[in-house]
Amino acid sequence: MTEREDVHNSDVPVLCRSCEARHKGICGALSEDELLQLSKHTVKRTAARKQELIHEEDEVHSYSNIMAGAVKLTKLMPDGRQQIVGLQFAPDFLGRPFQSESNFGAEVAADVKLCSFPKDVLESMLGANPELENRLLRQVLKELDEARQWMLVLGRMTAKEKVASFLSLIANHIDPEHEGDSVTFELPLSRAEIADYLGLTIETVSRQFTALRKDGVIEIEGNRHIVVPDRETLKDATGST
Amino acid sequence: MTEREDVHNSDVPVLCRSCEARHKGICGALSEDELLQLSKHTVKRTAARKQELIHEEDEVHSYSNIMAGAVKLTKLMPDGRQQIVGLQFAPDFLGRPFQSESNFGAEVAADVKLCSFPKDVLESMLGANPELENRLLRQVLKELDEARQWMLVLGRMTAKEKVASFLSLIANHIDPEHEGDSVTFELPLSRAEIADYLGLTIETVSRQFTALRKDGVIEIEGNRHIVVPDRETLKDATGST
DNA sequence: CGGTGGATTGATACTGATCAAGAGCAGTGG
DNA sequence: CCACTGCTCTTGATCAGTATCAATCCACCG
Repeated sequence: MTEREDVHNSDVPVLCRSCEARHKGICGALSEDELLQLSKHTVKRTAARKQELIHEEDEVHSYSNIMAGAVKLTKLMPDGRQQIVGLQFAPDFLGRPFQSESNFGAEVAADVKLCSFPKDVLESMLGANPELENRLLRQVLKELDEARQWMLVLGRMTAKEKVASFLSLIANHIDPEHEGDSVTFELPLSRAEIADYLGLTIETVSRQFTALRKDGVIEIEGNRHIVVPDRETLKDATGST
Repeated sequence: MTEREDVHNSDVPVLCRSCEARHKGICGALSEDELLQLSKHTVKRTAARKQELIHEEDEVHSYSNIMAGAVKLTKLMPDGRQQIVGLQFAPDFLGRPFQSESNFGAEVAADVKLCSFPKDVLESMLGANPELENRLLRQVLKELDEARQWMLVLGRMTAKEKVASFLSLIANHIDPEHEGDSVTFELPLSRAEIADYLGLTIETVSRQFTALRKDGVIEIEGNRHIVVPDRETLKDATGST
């Protein structure tokens, strides 16, 4: 159940064969039989920017794998203040096991492809397949690490350091290798969303973008296109290690 | 492996019999055999306030169960800024599975009793006992929920709301039942630690304590002793739901 | 009795929020 | 084809909340 060769295996459901996330995501832990069983209840779908996937405090009856795109997890205060508490990309797992009511909302940030299936189907597999649970555990641990890193950002960094941290996060996500070189990317979030992620206002985010540009840390083309000539310089601007 | 009766069972290791955390913590998933095996490598110890349990970025070779007391998880910036990224109580599990180097430091906040065992012993049990992994997964999910809730506190709340949130957190921990009534407790953290938890300075924390006292939300006796006459009022002061 | 560590309180400074105006750009319809 | 509209982003001026700096208090201890 740990290693297998199924690249040419016709037992793999059609639905799954083209899935780039299959080996990296939690599905990598599933046997052909399990994949087949899961795929019977699976719906592939796309969702566009701004579409709400989960409403905070609503009951959720399905989980999803993110196959492409980006999803933001949000928390809302009664008076409208909002905080983004997580950003997920392919091949992340979306959902909160062992709890029907969601603690946060989920909204599409950059157009996504999702692979959704009912909660109970996955949960019964969870009991039967320890490796699946292991993969889930590892993903949740990763998210916990990220959340705690972000607590440092939110609690102790200046506005400029926060924005640099955000850019650094995206840069590392785009290209996890060679941390030193230059990178270019499209921001998956609007200024307003970045502000909600960093606990700032739109105006402050905008000002810090221009400040970083004037410092030569980044170049900005259009609104979303960012060039980081030297990632080491960017990292220095975060004030963190 | 899901239900068992071992209250009077003499096969339960002596070390574990007196442990109040045994059924609630991850050990609740272990059979007598496993408990025995684990207990052979286990060291019970106490540690006093301010003692460092894990140094950030150091290698860790053991896990612990917290049997009593409180532990704070901290992150440090190169220039000395600090953020507390988690607070753990009995019967929490302390440690980061599947990773030898710690992402954060751990320091005793209120004198603790710990039950420590080598990483590899637990990890081999993890592979063999799915229920153990399940318990761990649930604990990590709980911590992730808490971390995200705290991201909202850090990112979007005012100083007064932050302090009220902290007091609310402690109050709920002391007495998870009847959320409406009054509670009295000793703070497990100093003002400086509370400041590090809330992303504030000592002075601001102190001012907000007096502000909440003047508002009649809390009463303060000595430095650490807090009385909350009405938890609903305190909750209102957090600005959150 | 002086010393030490933690907490409070006050005066002032500064970072980021708020309020306000305008620029850039895409889409729409006359 | 171009004015109009709506949206996002930027920039400027001012305000407010929290940090910083400094003094004092308090409890405890040697």
